[in-house]
Amino acid sequence: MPTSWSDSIEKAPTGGGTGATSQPSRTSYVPPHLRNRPPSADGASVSASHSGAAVGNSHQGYGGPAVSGIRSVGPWNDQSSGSSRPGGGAWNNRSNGWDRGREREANPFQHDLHTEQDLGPPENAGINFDAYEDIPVETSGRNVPPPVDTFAEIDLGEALSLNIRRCKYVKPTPVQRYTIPISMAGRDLMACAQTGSGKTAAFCFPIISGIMRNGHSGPRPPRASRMAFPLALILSPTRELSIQIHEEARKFAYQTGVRVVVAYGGAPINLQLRELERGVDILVATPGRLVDLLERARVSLQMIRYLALDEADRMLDMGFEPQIRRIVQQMDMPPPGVRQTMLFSATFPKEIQRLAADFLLDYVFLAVGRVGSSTDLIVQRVEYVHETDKRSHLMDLLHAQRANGDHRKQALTLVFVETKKGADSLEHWLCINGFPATAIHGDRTQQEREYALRSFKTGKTPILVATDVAARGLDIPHVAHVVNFDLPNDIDDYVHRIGRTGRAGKTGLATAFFNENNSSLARPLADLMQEANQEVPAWLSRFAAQSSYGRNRRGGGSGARFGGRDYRRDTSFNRGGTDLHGGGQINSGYGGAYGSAAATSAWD
DNA sequence: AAAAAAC
Repeated sequence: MPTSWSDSIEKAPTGGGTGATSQPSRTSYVPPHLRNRPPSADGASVSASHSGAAVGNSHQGYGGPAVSGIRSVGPWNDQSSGSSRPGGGAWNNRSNGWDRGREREANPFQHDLHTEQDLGPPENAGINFDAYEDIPVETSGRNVPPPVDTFAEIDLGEALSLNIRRCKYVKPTPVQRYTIPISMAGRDLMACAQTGSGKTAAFCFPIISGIMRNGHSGPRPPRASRMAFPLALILSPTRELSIQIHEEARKFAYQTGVRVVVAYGGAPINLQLRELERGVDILVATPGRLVDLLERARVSLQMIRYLALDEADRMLDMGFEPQIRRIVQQMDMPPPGVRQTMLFSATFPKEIQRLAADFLLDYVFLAVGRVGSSTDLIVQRVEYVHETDKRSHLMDLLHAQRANGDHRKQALTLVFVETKKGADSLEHWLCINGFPATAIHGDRTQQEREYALRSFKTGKTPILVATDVAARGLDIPHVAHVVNFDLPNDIDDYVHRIGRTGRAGKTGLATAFFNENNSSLARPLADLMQEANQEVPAWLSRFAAQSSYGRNRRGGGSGARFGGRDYRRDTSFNRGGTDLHGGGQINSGYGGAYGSAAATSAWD
């Protein structure tokens, strides 16, 4: 049955749609909540939703567009036009009505089927849920909505639910179990969860569902201008990550009438402008290009009801923070409380949490243990390698790997280096030594970057040399081996890098080349490995002891836990006096595999 | 000190 999705997907639109009389062509932008109604019902729908959709909404005195329901659970059961079926009768007519854009909507699932064939049976598409069973989870904040155990418990809407099935998501991951109800309740959220844990879906489902339900609850944007008015904004720190989020979101939004557009630098802006002109509900973007679009007055943020920052700790670090503040606080975006804001990252230093609190109102803090570490899905090795021996040592690893692999094919190997120059020269050296390698870094053209990633994913060049541009968030299936040719200076970056393997419950190998240049990393690395039940070489422990000035020791031992800690719970950071965490609850099956400094780097 | 992000 998996193989038949593409068929069923292609046939689905016409499935029940006898009355799918095509709308007059060249209509202007149609808001999502009007797209899926049968033509006859349009009038009623319009008046229904403009009457406030009976959502006990307070307009909160905000001068911009009236936004209803954001802080309320109300609308879910309040569809005036729908039947009272608990499963969300209001959506039953979805496939009948507005079809103009949908006819052209490329099937986003098609692409996957092709690439999966290249890589063998899609047996891996399923997530190994056993690996998720005992993941510890902690929430804090006022009045935290309880988690769900199944997708069916939440009325996401038929079209979205169908897409979830097409994605073969049978059961929500921990981050999804908690995030979806929190987000559907309209609450702001700060979440610590590793990529690969189903984060993207966790914030996309509520956004898509919410847009389908409420559409524009405010006044329609001025039609004459060529300005786009997205309802949701998803920001990420690299272009490739934005591309990936866009691809994923498109699958979830397929045939929901919700339009997802991506904008990032290094690519022709005209194509992106054209896409924006065709209408945008969810805009996925990198900060630089978004600022450009805002300055050109081609995008307005005044209709934004959902804001999501992926890799939020990176987005708020020194390099990015001013740009993010500008976008979120100094343009026309509605303030916290009017928009809903969700921040995600695998690591959340306290300092970053304090910055991030400016963007949030009465938020829920969520920490999900790292998938994989408890089940040793990633085997971590550290080898002492002098700077001058690194290349030949890498070659030995690659040779051994090829000898052990199936059909003498090279397993996908991701090699991280420190500098862009280093990436270029290592790529070249590998190639002239008979290893099919490519490289990705910020000095390459966007075309080269995307080509390299694609060539790696498909196995055409099974070795990818990368800078930290590829360290975060990228979901590359089948990466068997991550080599830290040059170790990073920050243990968080190490955590992000090795997270490119061992994904979705599969096993992976991470090898690091360590020498004197990395002595500052010795202590946190040794701690991390120990807490992940990895074998720590004696020489590394000695390095750790020598270089331990207590400086890299984070969390002071007990406070760190598995996925971060709400800084509001720490009195030294909560001088303000307001009780931000009154109803805080610990909800944890904490098993002990996640000790203090582990990944924690950051949460204090 | 390097990397990323607009033209």
